[in-house]
Amino acid sequence: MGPSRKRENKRVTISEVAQTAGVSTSTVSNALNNRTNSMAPETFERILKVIQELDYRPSPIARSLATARTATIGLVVPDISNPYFSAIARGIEQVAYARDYSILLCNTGEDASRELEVLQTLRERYVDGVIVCGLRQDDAPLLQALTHFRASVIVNRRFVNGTVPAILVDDVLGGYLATRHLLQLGHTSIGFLAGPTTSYSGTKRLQGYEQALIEAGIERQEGWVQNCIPTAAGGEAATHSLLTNHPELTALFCFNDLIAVGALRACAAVGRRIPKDLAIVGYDDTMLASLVSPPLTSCHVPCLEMGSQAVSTLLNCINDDTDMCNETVITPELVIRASTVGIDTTV
Amino acid sequence: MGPSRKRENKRVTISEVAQTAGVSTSTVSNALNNRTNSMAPETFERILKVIQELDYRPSPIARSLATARTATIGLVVPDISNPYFSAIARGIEQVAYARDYSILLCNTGEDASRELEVLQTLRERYVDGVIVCGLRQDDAPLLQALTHFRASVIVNRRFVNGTVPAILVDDVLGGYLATRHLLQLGHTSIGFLAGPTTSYSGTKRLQGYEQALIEAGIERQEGWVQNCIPTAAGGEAATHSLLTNHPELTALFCFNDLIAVGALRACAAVGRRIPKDLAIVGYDDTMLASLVSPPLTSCHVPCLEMGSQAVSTLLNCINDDTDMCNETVITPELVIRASTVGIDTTV
DNA sequence: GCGCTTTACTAAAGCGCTTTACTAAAGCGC
DNA sequence: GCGCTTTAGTAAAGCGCTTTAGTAAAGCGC
Repeated sequence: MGPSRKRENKRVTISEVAQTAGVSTSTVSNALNNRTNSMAPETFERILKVIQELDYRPSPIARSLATARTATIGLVVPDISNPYFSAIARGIEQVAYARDYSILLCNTGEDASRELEVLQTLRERYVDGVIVCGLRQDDAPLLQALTHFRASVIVNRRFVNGTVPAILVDDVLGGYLATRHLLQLGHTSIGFLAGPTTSYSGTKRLQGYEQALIEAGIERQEGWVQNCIPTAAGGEAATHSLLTNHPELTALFCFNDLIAVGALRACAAVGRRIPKDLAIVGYDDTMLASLVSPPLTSCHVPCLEMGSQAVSTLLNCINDDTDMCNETVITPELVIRASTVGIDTTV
Repeated sequence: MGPSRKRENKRVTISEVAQTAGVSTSTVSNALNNRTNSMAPETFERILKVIQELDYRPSPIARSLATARTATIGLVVPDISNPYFSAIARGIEQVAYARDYSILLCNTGEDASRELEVLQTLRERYVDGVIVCGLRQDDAPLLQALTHFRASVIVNRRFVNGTVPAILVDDVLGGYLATRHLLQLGHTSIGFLAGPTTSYSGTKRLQGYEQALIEAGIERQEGWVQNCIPTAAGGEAATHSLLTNHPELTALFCFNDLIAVGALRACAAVGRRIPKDLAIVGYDDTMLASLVSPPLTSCHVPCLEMGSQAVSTLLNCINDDTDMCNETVITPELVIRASTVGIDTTV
């Protein structure tokens, strides 16, 4: 209340509670943890009352030291300011909070080596488990790093031997749906801005893209596929170079919405009309997709649900200690908007 | 390595290190914490070697229990999936990580009562400090809740008595700049979509808006200002109602970019051209502003820097224990884009 | 070579919980 | 009323660090 916040944070301890209630600390501990099976109801009540009166709050640190649990999970993302990951993070936070777990946020800044670094940090912090999204690092070191955790879940990637539970989007399907949509609209020359070379989902989407082309009997040109960094700026630059080298392209499938937005801007710069001169499909269907103009046709991925699912899976692993290395595969759905079927717009 | 992750997480402890190195645990502790002032260099070396050999990692939990420090800071945001907050979060994570602090993420979901709840949780978790952004709760309970922390920093709000260090944007100036820009373009009927009623920054921006109008000798109509929830959907709905009730408006200043994007959509729906029929100014200059079409004129707020600044201030408070309740005021800058001065676009 | 400080350590208490092993008293069948 | 189980507790040993108080030996001036 006063102007200076004093250092008088004398916390109430369990022994004070025990003393006031006239019992031993172990009894208080039992009451706290609802181990009331062999405890007189009146004792229980009395302890609760004392706890309330003294405003006692058990120290999670002391508890962690004794139990080797922290009720904390680590969340590793490449970039929390990317709408895709922040949406997932939100889903994760929601259910973690509801289940009394806190989340420790780590941003790798799209730097693969940082992934191992932050995992190391999380390990040292004794988190109960980790959820890692959008991994860029190679399989072997990652697997090695993940073995140090009681539990871990990966989002948007799958290890070859499947030892780590994963939440996956069926990206082959997503790539296929996007490409087929463009094919059905009559496009025969379709480019793919494939995102980071190290992205697992990128390679899967490429497979879907190829599959659709093959199915349509179209021979894919080598240069139609181009990697780029997954930002609007990256997409814009890549679009310029792709369209310059392959003027025959009439449609573009993009690794994510940010890249697609970059493509939109690139078209605006050179006066290409969307979708008449170039149809564009994004991926993830983030907030962005419906907000830009023209709105982007995009492959919808339920980020929030993926986040919740990841936490559920993780907590199951942590608590049941079952080694069920399951995989949850989420089916994406194409959301069709004006960037492929709209009235032509010059952006 | 094997297919099943066993429970053999026998951690190396400080006593094992001490024993192997032939010293006491206190000496190892001193070595660990670089208290080498009175320690033989060869002892130090020997301990380091043993640490390396045994791959010893001190337990932060045990350390926390002994020192009453957790090297963790709490971050409270209304909505991590809002680009504005995720950008701030990124700034925070960056410098916190660099200074060996971890961040505990809490999302309140724009729910004022959740703010107190999560602060309670963070308190129980003994974080060393908290950074709270975009608070909606009233002053009194917040101040009360914040006193429980060793240190705290608030972003985008200022308590009347200024007892808590704050990182602020000069929102009066921002509102003024935005409005003056519109006035200079010749607009005389300018609406303001003011965001949540409980937003501190909202009221400040309103002041700037009013100031600019007064300066221009324009009498502000009561109905020109309307509150709305700070999302695209909220902005869209509010724009419809505002324009219906006040068809005289030729320009709109929006509380944030999301609302502005909603306004853009509302205009598209009724065929209003931007900026000819309606000029629109956003706020925050998030990624969104430059990506939508037409690109939004917006008041630029350096989110990353705000985040870094918040952490720096917080860590200063934590470590120096100085009660310097300073305020960092950041000057926003108007970024002019096509939504106010562009070639007319029908979106 | 006697007191003094300095150097380089150690022993042990404590941080605030959980948990294991133990006990005293009550209940119960016969 | 004798053994047995059940009930309702307690005492104390950790968990893995930090830190305080203390000590033995070396260095030093004179």
